[in-house]
Amino acid sequence: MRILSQEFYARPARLVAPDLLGKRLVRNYDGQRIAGLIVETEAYCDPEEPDLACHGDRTNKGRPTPRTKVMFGPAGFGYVYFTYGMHWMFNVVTGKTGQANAVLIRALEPVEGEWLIARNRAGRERADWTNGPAKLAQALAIDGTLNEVCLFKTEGGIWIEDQPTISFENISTGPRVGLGNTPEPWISKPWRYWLTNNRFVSGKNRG
DNA sequence: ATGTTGATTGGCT
DNA sequence: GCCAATCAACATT
Repeated sequence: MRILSQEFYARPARLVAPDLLGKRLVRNYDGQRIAGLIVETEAYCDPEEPDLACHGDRTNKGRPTPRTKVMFGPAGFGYVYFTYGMHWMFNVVTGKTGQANAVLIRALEPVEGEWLIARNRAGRERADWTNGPAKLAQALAIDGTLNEVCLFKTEGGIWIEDQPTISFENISTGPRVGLGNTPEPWISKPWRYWLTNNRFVSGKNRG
C-alpha cells in the first residue's frame, strides 16, 4: 500500500484527473476504513488556459476568497465546499501553488466498509451509494470539516492509495456536468474522465 | 443590506 | 423530463 504523494498531485489538473481513475479513496471513519475506487473525475482550471467554470476563476477576478483560497495553495489538500443548500463536494487541489487547480471526485466503486456506507446512505440501493459527487461525500461522511485536509498523510482521516494504472483505452472523456451559466468554450471542454462501462459512474454517462 | 446562483439529488409527472 | 429543497458565498446596491 502506498499513499499518493504530494508530487502526484502537483501536476496540472488535466493530468491528475485521469490518473486518479482506479485509485483508492480511503476514509478513516472512527477507526474503520471506508474506501472506494475512483471511477469518475473532472478537471478544473488548466494552468495553460483559464477555466471560467472553475471557482477560482469565476469569482473575485481570479483572486482567492475565503471559500476558494485552498485551491490556490499547495497541491495535495482537500477542497470541500457546500452547494445547493444541502450538498458537499470533495475535490483534490492540484497544480502549482498560486494556481486555482483542482479535480472533483465525482464517483466511486465501493470496496471497503460497505456496511458503513449502507448506513450513511440509508435506504438507497448499492448502485446509488457513490455514483455522484454529493452521494460519495455522504457515503464517506465528508463535510466542511475536511476542507484543507492533507491528503498525502493519514492524520487527516482521508487519503488516496495507489493502485495499478488504468490503460487509456478504458478511459472515456466528455464535457463536465452541471456547469449551467458557464460560457463557451469551457462548458464544452471534455475535461470529465470516467472508466468506460463502469456501473458506478454518475448519471447515464457510461459509454 | 439585499438578491442571485449553484461542479446536485431525489421525488414526482 | 421537470422541479423543489435549502443556504453560503458571491455580486450588486
